[in-house]
Amino acid sequence: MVAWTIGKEMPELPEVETVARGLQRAIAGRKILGVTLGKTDFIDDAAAVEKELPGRTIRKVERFGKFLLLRLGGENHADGALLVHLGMTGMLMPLAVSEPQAKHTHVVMQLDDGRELRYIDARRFGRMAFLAGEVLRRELERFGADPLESGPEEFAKRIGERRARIKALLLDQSVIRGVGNIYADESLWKAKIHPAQLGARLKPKQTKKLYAVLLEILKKAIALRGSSISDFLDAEGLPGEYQRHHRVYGREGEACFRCGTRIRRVIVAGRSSCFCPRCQRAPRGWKKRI
DNA sequence: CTCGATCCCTGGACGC
DNA sequence: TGCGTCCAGGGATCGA
Repeated sequence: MVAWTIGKEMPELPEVETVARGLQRAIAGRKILGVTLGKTDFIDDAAAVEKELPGRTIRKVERFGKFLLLRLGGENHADGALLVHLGMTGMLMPLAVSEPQAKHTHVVMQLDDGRELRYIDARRFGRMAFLAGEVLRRELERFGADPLESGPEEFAKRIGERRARIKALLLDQSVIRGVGNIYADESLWKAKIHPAQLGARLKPKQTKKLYAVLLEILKKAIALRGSSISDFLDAEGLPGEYQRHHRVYGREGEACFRCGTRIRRVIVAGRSSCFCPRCQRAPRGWKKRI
């Protein structure tokens, strides 16, 4: 079975990139004939989705941060795009009409080749919106730099002037787009920076190192089709492999790969954060939670 | 500006 | 086995 499914792990940049590439191969060029909606509370404007999609062609599938961006065109339409955020459990996959409809299927787009593009999301933490023109442009403008497309200077500028904790900054999509909990923790471990360290307190060398390892980790994760614990399968039906390379994420209580110290988990910026208390020294005055 | 708290939602893990 | 409870996560929002 061909499936674009995210298992237990939330889709972050590498997982969304994997899905986007698979979808680009599978559905680019297809026309959307019709749309059937189920629950719509995760859709910005369900009526717009229902009205605008039919008749449009999926020109290109891109990743934008953690969003999938389906660029839609049509002879009598101004170009627009369907933004899909997979949230935690979202899946977007092209399936044969004959394929039984999975539970929690909320959007079905009929394609011109007899298949359907289905959005399945148990928790509905995802988001979907049809946007076009100036509205689309402004929406995308809200997000920060893509780590893959920017450079160390831009990263340093966006991080270095901020007094928020580095973990919060990495997760803040208006600062850097695409990074989530896994890759934030992994890159902080590799750069030996405590998640509660303030952005502005990082030395230039640390910021440079952090950007370098973040880029390296994201690229490697993309090459390995992302992280999955259970059943993330991509276009070729292969699971992601990057979870085997996790150094701190999900390893609370286990030995640090560098120094053997037990990996700890604390809450930083409201998010569970795994780190090595020896390799990643806490900033002065930092009070642990959990 | 930055913080924590709260809500959204459901499946899975865990305790009894 | 079957309950109940807790937790996970990204993002929006709100008050401090």
